[in-house]
Amino acid sequence: MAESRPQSAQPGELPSDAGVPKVVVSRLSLYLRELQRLETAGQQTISSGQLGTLLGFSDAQVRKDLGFFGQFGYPGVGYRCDELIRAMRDILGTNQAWNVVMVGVGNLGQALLGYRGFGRQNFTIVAAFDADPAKVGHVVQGLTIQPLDELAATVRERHVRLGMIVVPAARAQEVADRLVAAGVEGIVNFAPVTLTLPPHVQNVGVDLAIELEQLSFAVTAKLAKAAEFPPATGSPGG
Amino acid sequence: MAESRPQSAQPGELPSDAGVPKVVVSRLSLYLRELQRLETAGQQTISSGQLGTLLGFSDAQVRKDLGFFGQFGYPGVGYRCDELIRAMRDILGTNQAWNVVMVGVGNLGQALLGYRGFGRQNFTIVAAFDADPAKVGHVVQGLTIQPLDELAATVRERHVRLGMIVVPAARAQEVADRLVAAGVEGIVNFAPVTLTLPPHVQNVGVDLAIELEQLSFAVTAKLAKAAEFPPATGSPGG
DNA sequence: CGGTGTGAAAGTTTTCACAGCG
DNA sequence: CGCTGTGAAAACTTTCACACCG
Repeated sequence: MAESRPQSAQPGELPSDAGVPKVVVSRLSLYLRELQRLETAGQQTISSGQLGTLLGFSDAQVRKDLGFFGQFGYPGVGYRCDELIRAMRDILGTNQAWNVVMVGVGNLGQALLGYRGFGRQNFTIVAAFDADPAKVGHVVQGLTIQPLDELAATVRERHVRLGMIVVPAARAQEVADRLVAAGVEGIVNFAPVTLTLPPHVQNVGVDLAIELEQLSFAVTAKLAKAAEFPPATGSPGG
Repeated sequence: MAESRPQSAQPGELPSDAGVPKVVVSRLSLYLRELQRLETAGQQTISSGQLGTLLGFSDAQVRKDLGFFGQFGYPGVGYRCDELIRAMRDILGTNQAWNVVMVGVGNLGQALLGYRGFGRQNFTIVAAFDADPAKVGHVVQGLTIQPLDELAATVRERHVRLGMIVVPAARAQEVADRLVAAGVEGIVNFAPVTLTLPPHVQNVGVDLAIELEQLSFAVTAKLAKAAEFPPATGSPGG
């Protein structure tokens, strides 16, 4: 074991988890994803500058972000990929296993049940529910679809802490209410509505149409800008 | 027609599209989504305070965000839903139709092909591609899966400006390169990797595992915070 | 009144720049 | 050297507060 390990970074004694900006946490996930790729590719260490370049951030930003959680680097060397991955997973919580329930087993729900990427980060979908009696009892990706009545019991018995909502917009809020009542602590919502939740329940929304909308804005804005500052016609001088 | 329409907000003469913060644009999409829901529910006007409350923002923030693009409100009244929807769609670019291509027709790709939410915002997936010869020629959601060789020609012929990458991580960069070469201006990437793209191509990444990771952090941090400031034991005094 | 639009203040995040370390 | 960790400065975003409008 690395006895000269820099200080901190053990779970449970991270410096004040309080008040870390959300945007920092979202970059942390990107750092982790990249680090895992690099480690698989056999890279042992990486500097803040290299990591930043790969993701489009500055070296200072990478260091500041990590600085919220402790000291992980070796001056003159950089960060050891394996150590940093472990530390980041401790911070993000993915060194422990998370059981997840899914509500809504339509097209998208079925696709998500088959997605292998969740497991790699220690998330397991342990049960799937649907309000449609015609779907209940069918087996999808190894899970038997259950009726919503069984939600609370399953959440309790399987120690489920997170839920995914994959139902139509009109049903999303009532499903969210049931997940909250069942004791879930966080929700990923794929329905295109804003949920009203008690403050102790975390939530992340994923709206696929909005992602495209953001792109259409960016593409349009780019064009508008280009028209505003037209590039010189003809070949640029040496 | 509303002849007393406040100024501005006509497409093509929006005040300096330059330098609108990304976070503002992402809230714009949320405003629009909520406005469309309200209009469907029959609501004619809404104030910045009401809209903000529904989404968890302050009234001032709503007004400042809109202020980047023009003046849309009526003092003492608020905003007219229909007008504001039209203005926001002009800004975001979704009053015009967008043709989109999808590359990668696995579980997730097929689910996305069937997703009705895109159409509602004026996005149409006009073609789907897959590298697997066994899939080429099959019809999914009314589209015949094409080989990647045909990508460039289809993009040109169908005036496609946006692409969706729904292939495994290992293939994402090469697919991105082909989309760029074909002339696409923006990419939504569902593969869990950061793409390297020329600066004139916009891109948005959607990583489903990362969304869960953000939740697991939030849930864990909440707990850590609660331990740091334990709530008083026993019943709170009247 | 009730509500917008907007400067100015407060707060937050990013970048700079450099001491210190192996 | 090369690179981290971190205060201090700069840039940016949010909130405040109020003139003005119908």
